Amino acid sequence: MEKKVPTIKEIAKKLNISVSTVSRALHNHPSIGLRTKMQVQKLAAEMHYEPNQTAIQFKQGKTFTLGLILPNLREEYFSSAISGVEDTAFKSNYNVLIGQSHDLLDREQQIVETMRKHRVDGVLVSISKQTTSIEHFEQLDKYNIPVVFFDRVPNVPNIHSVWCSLYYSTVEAVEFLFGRGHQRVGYIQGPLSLNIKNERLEGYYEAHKKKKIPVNESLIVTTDLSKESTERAIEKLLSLKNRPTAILAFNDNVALDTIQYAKKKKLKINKDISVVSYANWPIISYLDFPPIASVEQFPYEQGSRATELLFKLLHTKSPEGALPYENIVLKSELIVH
Amino acid sequence: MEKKVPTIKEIAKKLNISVSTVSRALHNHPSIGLRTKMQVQKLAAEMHYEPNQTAIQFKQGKTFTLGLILPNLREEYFSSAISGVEDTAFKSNYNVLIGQSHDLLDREQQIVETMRKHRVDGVLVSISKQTTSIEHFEQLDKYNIPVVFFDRVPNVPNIHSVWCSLYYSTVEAVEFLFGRGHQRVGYIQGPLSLNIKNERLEGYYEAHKKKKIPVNESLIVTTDLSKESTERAIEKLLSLKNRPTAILAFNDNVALDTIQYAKKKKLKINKDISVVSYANWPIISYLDFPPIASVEQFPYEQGSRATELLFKLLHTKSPEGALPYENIVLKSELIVH
DNA sequence: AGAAGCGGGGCAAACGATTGCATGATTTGG
DNA sequence: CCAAATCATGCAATCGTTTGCCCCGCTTCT
Repeated sequence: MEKKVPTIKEIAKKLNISVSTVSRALHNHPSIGLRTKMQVQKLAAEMHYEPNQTAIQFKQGKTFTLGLILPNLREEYFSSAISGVEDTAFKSNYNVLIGQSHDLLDREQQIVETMRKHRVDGVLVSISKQTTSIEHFEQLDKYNIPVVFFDRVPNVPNIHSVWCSLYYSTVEAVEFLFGRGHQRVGYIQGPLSLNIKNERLEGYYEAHKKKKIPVNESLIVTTDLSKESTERAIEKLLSLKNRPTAILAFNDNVALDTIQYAKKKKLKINKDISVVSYANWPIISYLDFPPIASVEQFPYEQGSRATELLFKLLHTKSPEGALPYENIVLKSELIVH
Repeated sequence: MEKKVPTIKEIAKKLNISVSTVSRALHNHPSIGLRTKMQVQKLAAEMHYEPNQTAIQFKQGKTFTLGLILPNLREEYFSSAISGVEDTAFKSNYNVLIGQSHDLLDREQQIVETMRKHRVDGVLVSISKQTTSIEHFEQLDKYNIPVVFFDRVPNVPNIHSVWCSLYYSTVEAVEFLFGRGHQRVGYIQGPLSLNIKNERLEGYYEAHKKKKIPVNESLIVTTDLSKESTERAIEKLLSLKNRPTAILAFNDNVALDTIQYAKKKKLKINKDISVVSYANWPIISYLDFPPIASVEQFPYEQGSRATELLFKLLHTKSPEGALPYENIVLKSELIVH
C-alpha cells in the first residue's frame, strides 16, 4: 500500500542503462549524449523522482544543515535573528537546526553535543549569559565544524564573529539626553559576568568626556536582569539625593521594569525621568510612556551576515590551516521615538 | 591535520574482529561474548567513537527529525509552542526542523516540499491564515509521513489534531463581563477565511443565551488582523449610538490596537470601556491599562501533546491502514488580571 | 593503415552501519 | 563417543548516490 519512492536505480532499469549514466544525466554531465540525457530527465520527471537527500548526505559526508544556538526564542530580538539566518540558509538549500540554551551553560553544552553528533556542517551561536569560556565550542574544531559567534560574542581572541557595535550609538544616546537638558544620566548595566565587550559603559564614559561632564559613579548600577534585581538597581538610583533625570537601560526588558517601578513611585515618565534603551521592541509603541529613544541592533542583519560568513568558511576548503579569523562589526543606530 | 572521526571499521581492525561483531557488541547483542563486548566498548570509549547518525539515518530510512511549521516565530505564543515540541522531541532524541510560513500559503507549501525532500519522519503544523485546504499536506501521506495539526487546526475531517477549545472560556469571559455590569459586549472577530472552528463566536452567543440577553449583531465586527482593519472595526463599534462598554478582542494584538485606538479617542480604559482578550501575553503586565482578563491557550502543552501524538503515529506501524484519527482537545482558561 | 583522439557510456568501489544467514568451536545429552 | 544443541563470530548484502577509471567504436591525422 505504501508508495515506494522512486530511485535512480529504477530509472536505470526502465531505460536499460546504468545508474551512473542516470546520475550523470541528471547532473547534466557533459559526457552523456543529448538523447540519453533527455530521456532520463523526462522519465525522472514523470516518475516524480527526487534524489534521496539522506543518501547524498551520507555519501558526501555533509548534512547541509546549520546549527543555530540561541539563548531563547521568546524575545522578538532573537526571532528576527533566526529569520536572518533562515532566509540566508534557505537560499543555499541549507536547513537550520535550532537550539535554545535558555541562558544556561549546561544546556548550551548539551546542544553543542547534539549538534556535533548530528554532524551539522557549521554552527552559529549567540552565547548564554552563563558562558564565560568557549571550551565546549572548541571540540567542534576537531570535527572540522566551523563556528561563527554572533550578537552575543565572547570576548576572546581567535574566533569568527559578527556583532553590532553599541559604542557610537551609546555616545550618541547619552549626548542626546544631555542635549535635552538632562544633567545626570543614570546607567543600569547588565551582569558583568557576560564575557562580552562592555561597549555601553565605554560609550557612557566617552559621552561624558566629550561634554566634559564628570562621571558620577553612583549613577551606575547593576542588574542581573531579573525583575527584582532591576528594581533594586533603580531604587538605588532614585534614592540618591541628586537623582538622575534620565536613565540608560541595558535593554528593553530592563527599561520596562524601570518604567513600571518609577510609575509605582509616582514619578512622571518623560517628565521627572526619561528612559533610553537598547533593542527597540515593537511592543513599546503600545506603551503610554515608552522610552524616548532606542538603540537598534539589527538582529536580522546580524543573523544573515553571520550565516554568510559561515558559508564562506564552509566553501573555502583551506588546504592547510584555517581561514584567518574574521570579525564583522555592524553599527547600531539610535532611534528617537 | 583534520581529525578523522572514528568508525566501526577502525575499531574492528584494531581488535582484529569483524565489523558486525563490533556493531553487535555496541548494541549489547546477546550473541556476543562478554569478553569481546567489554573490549569493544572499552576501545570505543577510548577512541571517542560515536555512531555516524547520517549513515544510520540512511540505512534505516529515517531521519529522526520532525518538521514543525508555524505561522511565525515572533509571537511569544508560538515560541512557547516550539519549546513544547522541542522538549518532547529531545527526550526521544529527535531533532526539530522549524519552518515559518509567515502566514502565507505558498510559503507553507514550499516548506512542506522542503520537509518532504529532506525526509522528515513526521510533521507538526499550525496552519497559516491563508490556508483553506490541506491538499499540500496530503502529498505527505503518499510518503508515509504522518501529519499532526495543532493549535490552528483546519476544520476538515480525517486528520490528527491537537487544539485548545475556546468555547467554555469564551462563555465564561462574556459572562464575566456581564457579571461586572456590562450590558453590551462587542466582539472583534478575526478573518472568517480561517478554516478553523469559530468557537469564540459560538461561546459569545451561548453566553448571551444563558443570560437571556439578545445578541445585537452590530456589536460583532471583523478585522483581518492588520492594525488599520482593527481600527476600522473598533471605530464601527464606538460609533454605535449604544456603544459597547466592553469588548472581546480576537487576540492580544487586536486588544492592544483596540486599547490604543480607544485611548486616542479619549475613552478611559477599564472605565468607559473594558477589554478581554485571548492569548495572555506576558507583555500586557507592563501596560497602564491592560485587558482585564485573558483566555490562556497553553501553547507549550499543545506543542508537547501534539508531539506525543506524532510519536505514537510514528511508532505504531499499523500493518494495514492508518491509525484512527485522533483529536485531542485541551481546555482554555480564563485568567482574570 | 595504424595510432591517436574523443564521444558516449558502463563497472564497481566507496560512504558507515545493520542484519539474515552461515560457519566453526565448544558443550551437552544420550 | 557421536549427534545435537549452544555459543560466538564472520560473511556479505543492503540502503541510494557519486565518481574514478576503463572500455568500445568511430573519426581523424600522418
